[in-house]
Amino acid sequence: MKKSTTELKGVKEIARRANVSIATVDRVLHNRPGVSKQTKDKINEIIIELNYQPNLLAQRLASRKTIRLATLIPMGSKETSYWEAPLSGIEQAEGEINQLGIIIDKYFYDQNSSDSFTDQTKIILESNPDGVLLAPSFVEESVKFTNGCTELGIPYVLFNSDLPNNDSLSYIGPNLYQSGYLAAQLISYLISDKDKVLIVNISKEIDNRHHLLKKEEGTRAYFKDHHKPNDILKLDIKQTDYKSIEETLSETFRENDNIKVVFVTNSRVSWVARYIDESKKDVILIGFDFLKENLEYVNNGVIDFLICQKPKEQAYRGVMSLYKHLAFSLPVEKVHFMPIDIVTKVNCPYYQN
Amino acid sequence: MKKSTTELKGVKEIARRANVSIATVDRVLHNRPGVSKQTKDKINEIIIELNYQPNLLAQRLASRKTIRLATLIPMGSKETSYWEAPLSGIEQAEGEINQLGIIIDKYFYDQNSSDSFTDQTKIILESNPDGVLLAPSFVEESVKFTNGCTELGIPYVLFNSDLPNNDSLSYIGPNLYQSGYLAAQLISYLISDKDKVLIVNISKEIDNRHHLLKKEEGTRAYFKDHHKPNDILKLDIKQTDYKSIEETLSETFRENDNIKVVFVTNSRVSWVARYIDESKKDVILIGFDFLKENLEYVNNGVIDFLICQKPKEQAYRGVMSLYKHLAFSLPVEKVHFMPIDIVTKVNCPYYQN
DNA sequence: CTGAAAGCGCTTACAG
DNA sequence: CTGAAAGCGCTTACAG
Repeated sequence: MKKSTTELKGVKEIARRANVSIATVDRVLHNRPGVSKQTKDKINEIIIELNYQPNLLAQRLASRKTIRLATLIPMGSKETSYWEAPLSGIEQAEGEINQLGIIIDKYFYDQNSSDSFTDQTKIILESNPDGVLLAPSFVEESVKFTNGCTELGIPYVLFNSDLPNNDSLSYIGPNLYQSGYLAAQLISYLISDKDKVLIVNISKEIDNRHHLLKKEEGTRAYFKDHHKPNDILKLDIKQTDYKSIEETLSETFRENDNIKVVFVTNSRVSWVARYIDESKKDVILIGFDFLKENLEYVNNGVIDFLICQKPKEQAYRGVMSLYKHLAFSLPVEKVHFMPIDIVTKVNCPYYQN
Repeated sequence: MKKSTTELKGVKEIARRANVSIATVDRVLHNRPGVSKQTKDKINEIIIELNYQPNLLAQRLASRKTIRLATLIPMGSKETSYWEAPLSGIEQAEGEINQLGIIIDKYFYDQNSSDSFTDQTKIILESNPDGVLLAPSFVEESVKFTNGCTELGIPYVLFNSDLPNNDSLSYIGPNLYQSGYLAAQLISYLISDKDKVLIVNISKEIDNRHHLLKKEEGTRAYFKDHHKPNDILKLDIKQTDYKSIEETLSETFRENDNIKVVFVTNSRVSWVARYIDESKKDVILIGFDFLKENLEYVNNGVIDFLICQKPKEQAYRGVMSLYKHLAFSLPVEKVHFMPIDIVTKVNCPYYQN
């Protein structure tokens, strides 16, 4: 079969069939005003008939737009090296997409200062980025920020911890409740009915704590669901220097016997480990996060289990989903719970953070 | 400071500075012949000075080339639904990159027929794709195939199981030895010294078995490393119908008492579960893979632990690393071991395959 | 409401 | 050995 005209592709072919210019096709394609209903309908018909799919490469190239993303995470601190991992995840994603017209501006806040957080959010909103990746810490301030994003029509992705009823493009991170539940399951394998469990929440900022409480909730739920009779004690430590931690723990151990398991609800477990190591207590210790300081204690057997959730990958995925959304309008899953990994002395060398 | 000429970008700016045409710049950029040493040197100097980074979007668009990938995995079978997951991973990747000039041709082989495997590999080599994703089953035939790829200069990625000394672009999948080791650790929590452990390898094709043997090795290593005195029995089942499996197991249980743990080294664990369920044996059962048929037995408590390694994600990552390598010359990690996930009745609802 | 033309930053024949 | 020109499939002023 002979073709009367050489076959054109894309907008040109649509234009030819509709007897209009490609500019008009472009207008219809992007729902821009200034096209009569009649031609619009005709063009739309052809678009459907041809099952037209735009060439994203050409689209990005011609539009001359670079996509600007902003990321906001805690800055590294002497208290924990945790945030190095997400940062390296962001940088990895950056390396993969910076040749594709994506720019990433990285902002950092002090986890102990809600003011520093608010300051950064203001700077970000003023810079009007195309998308935001946020590791929220201060609930109220974070909500204010994400509301600001929504008003400006800036899509944002949350990772590491979630925020109450928000309209984020996606949440990527642990199911906090579930990780507490899992910790409880581990614990239940290892204790008998009369042993006591001590839950330790360590955090200076009250606001960081809803995070920790979710885990605690999960833990308690497991014991309840499985009718475990064990006593569950709980400690809220707001002074995060070692001295305070030591004192609080000493007191607790003095006043309670039969504490068989200590479950620290965040990555600060290494400080409790130090106490347990120095005081030579015989307890099972469970905590969170694959940090250098924690791994030492895993290796010498003071920490028995570390619950981890690939912080680097979380951030990497966060950037990539913004990229996919903004550059290609690809659908993004609303929630991506990271797997809950259990690291022990045995599988520790093989864990990839 | 005033610029005498308006600032140009990319090849144009290089051409201007070198006083040549952009065609010549292009030749140097791609190391094509037909440029005098002198101009070549000058241009290279400028490239370095400008730290020129090509616009990948424009590159792909102008080259008019589509990248063709071929994937080769087992076809779905009535024996196991396992391979649906990798396929859906491939399809997900396809959805994300098919607008970017990537085409994926999917090939399938019958896991019980090395001939079907060889046939498909021939077809693939003849089609001369730009990259190959392979889930190898038959070692010898697979090696022949990957050698063919290497000869033709086709990069290939292996996933699900590795091949001995190969030059693949990347391997993505479990550390088989390590997952056997982990299973042993689980087991050791749950048994006492006099209990026996039964390892069951189920596979029709001998060649599939090096896969299973690696896991067995890991398991034995753990018991050795930790000086466990337990008896470890082993069963190689080559007839994969239920009748044969039932008979073999019955016999083994008749001849041995104190079998406390049964460890099935692949996803066929549901058949053993059926036997254990029907015969009402009181043993701990451990196996592999998040399959519908296995999950039933996890939920009714017959299977205690399932070791999983995200088969969908493996395949997705495999395609994406080929894409990144071919489209953007991005570096690809030579080995990506998937995390070894432990699924129990408790965390099962939260596991994402 | 519509179209002609230039341009995004490259690659690819083709001509000399 | 080198360059002028067309083109990849879009978007974007600008003119009418």
